[in-house]
Amino acid sequence: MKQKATLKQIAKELNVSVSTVSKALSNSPEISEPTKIRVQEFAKLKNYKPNNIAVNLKSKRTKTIGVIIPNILNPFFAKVFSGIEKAANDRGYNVITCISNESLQKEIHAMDMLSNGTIDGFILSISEETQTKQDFKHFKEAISDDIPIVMFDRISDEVSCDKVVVDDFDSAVHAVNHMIKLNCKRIALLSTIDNLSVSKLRAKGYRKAVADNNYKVDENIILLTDNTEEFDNKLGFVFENDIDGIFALDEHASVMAMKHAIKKGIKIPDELNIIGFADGVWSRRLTPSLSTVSQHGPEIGEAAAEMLINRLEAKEEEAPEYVTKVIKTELRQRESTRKL
Amino acid sequence: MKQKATLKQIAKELNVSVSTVSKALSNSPEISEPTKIRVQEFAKLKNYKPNNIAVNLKSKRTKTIGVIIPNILNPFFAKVFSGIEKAANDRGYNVITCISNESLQKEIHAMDMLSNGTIDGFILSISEETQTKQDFKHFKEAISDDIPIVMFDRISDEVSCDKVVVDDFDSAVHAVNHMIKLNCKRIALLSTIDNLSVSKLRAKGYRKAVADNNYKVDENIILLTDNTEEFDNKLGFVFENDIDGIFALDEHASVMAMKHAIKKGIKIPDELNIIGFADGVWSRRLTPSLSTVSQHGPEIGEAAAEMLINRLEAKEEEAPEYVTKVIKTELRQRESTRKL
DNA sequence: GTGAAAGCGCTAACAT
DNA sequence: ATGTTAGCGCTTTCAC
Repeated sequence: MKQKATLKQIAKELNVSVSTVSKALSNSPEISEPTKIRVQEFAKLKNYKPNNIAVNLKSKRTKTIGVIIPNILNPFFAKVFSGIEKAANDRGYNVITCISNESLQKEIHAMDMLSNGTIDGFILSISEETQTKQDFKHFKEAISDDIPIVMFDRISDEVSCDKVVVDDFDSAVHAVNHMIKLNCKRIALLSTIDNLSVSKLRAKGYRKAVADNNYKVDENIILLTDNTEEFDNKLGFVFENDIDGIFALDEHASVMAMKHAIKKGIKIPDELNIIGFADGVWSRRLTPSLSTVSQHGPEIGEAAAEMLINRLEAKEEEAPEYVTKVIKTELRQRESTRKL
Repeated sequence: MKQKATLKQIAKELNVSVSTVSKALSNSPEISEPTKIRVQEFAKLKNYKPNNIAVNLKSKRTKTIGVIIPNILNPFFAKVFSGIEKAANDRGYNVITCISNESLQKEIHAMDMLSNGTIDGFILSISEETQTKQDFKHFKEAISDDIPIVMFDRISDEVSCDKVVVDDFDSAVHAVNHMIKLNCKRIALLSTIDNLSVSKLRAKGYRKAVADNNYKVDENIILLTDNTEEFDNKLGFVFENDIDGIFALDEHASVMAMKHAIKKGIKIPDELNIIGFADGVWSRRLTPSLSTVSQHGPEIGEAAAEMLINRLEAKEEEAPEYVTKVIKTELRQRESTRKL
C-alpha cells in the first residue's frame, strides 16, 4: 500500500512547514505564487486528498445527513430517498441511510449510532411501531441535543421540527370529488395502513367529500385495516355490496381491489372506477393501468433536504422558525377511471 | 444548546484527568472501582457519547461503507441495498449511499467524495454508462489506494476485486428449459437492457437452451434493445410471428410483453407462457401474476457486505484472495406459466 | 491507581 | 511570505 499522502509528509518532502502547505493548497494569498505552484503540483502528483475526518474534527461539521426510512422497498420511500440524495449531493452533502423496518427499536438504535458527531442532522419518516406506540422521546432528545430533524410524510404533531408532507386530507377530498363527478354513487374506501396518520387523514377527506355531496357514508363499504392479511380476508365482503367506485389509501389495497374486480369479471372502468394512492411504476403497468394520487416523492425528498441544509448552514442567531411544507399531490388519470 | 459533553469537561467537573475518564469509561482495570463508578454515572447523567469523528481520526477507520447504486427506484437494487444495510448494521457499520443514476460522471464523483477517509470500502454495481464506455480507471485507482471494492450484479472482469453475482447464464438456460418442458416450441427473447453484461449472459443462456433442444434460434422473435422506446416500438413485430412463449430479461420487457398479449386477447398461460427476470412485488400483483427468475436481492446485498467487512477486518497479512460469489436464482412459478 | 504528554491530520491565530 | 503553536476529542504509552 502506498502511504496516504498527508500535509506533514508533503511538508517534509518539500522542506516547508505544514501550514505553508495547507495555505498553498487552499490558495491563500499569504503564499507566494512560486511556492503555491510547487506545492500544488507536488500534491497532485502524490494524489493528495485532505483527510475528511480531520477536517470534520476541526470544523465540527460532517456535511453528512442521516436518513431513516421505514422501508426502502416501498417505492414511495425510494422516490423520496432519491430526491434527498440528489438535493444533498448538489449541496455537497453525503447521506447515511438507515432502514428502521417499521421498528421503534431500530429507529432508536439508528439515531443513537449517528448522534455522536457522525451526522449533522436527520431526515426521517416515523416507523409504524413508533407511530402506534406514540413514543417520540428519541426525536425530542436529538432536537434538544441540537441535532435538527426534518420529518416527512409520517410526522407527529408532538415533535416540533421542520416537516414536509402532502396534503392528505385535501388530496382525498379532491380524488373522491372527482369520482363523484364521474357519476360514482357508492364509493368503497379501502386501507391496509389504518394505523398511520396519513391513512387517517385520507379517510377523513373521503368522509367529508361523500358527506358534502349529500351521499350517506356506508360503513359496509369501508374497510380500514392495519395489516394485509385481515384486509385480504375481508375484501370479498366489500364487493358483496353494490359499489361503483373504489378509493384505496395505499398500494396493497389498490392492487388487491383491482385484482379482485378483474377476477369477478367486473368491467373497469365502465362498471367500477378505481383511484389509489400509489407511487410505483407498476400503477402504469397494470392492465388496466391504475389512476393514482401521486405524491411527488422526489420533490418531497428535495424539499426536506433543502430545509435541513438551510437550517444547518444558518448562522446561530438566525435559525429559521419551524415550518411545515406542503407538497401538492396530483391526480393521475389512467385507465381505471372513466374520462370526464 | 446544552454543550456536548466531552472527556475534557467531565474530567474538569470531576477533578480528575482526561485519561482517567477515558479509561474509566472503557472499563480499564487500571482504574479503581469507586472512580470508575463515579465517572460512569456522571457520564451517563451528562448523556456523554464519545465523539465518533475523534475516534475515527485516532483509529483511522470509520466503520462506514460507501454504497453506489445505479438506481434505487429499481426494485432489484432496492432489495440488494436493504440486504447491505442489514448486514452492515449487524456488524456495527454504517452505510453512505450514492446514486449514480447510470452516469459515469456521478459514479466518479461519488467515489471521489468518499475516498478521503469518509468510508472504509465500497460496495457498488457498475453504472450503465460506465459499462458501455468500459471506463474503469476510478475503480482501479480506489483499489490501488487500498480502498477495497465489492462489486455486485453488474461487474467487470477488468477489475480485480471481490464480486457477488447470480449465475445469469445458467438461470436463463434453466428457465428456457422449463418452458420447453411446458411444450413451448417458439420462445421469444426480449430485453431492454442489452447494453448490460447481465443481459448478454442471459441471452447466451437462451440461445444455448434453444439449440440444445434442437430448435432453431429464430432472430425474428428475438428483440434485444438497450432502451425502452425502441423496444416499445418494435414489440408488435415480435407478436406478428407465431410464438408460444416469452422469456424476458428485465422488468420492462416482462410487463410490456404481458400487457401487449392481454390487449391482443391472447390467453396466458394457455396460449402463451411468460417468464421474466423481476424482483419487484408487482410481479405477484399482475393479473395473471408473472412467473419470474428471482435473484434473491437481499442475499446478494448481505453477501457483499459480509465480504467487504471480512476483508476490512482481516489482519494486514491475511487479506483473503479475491473471490466471486455466485448466488443461486430461483424460478418462481406463478400464473403466467402452465403447471408442469 | 492516576496523570501527563504525544499524536491522529488538519486549520488558523499569531509570530517572525 | 513562511513558520510556530495551539487545539479539535480521543486513545494510549509512559511516568509518577
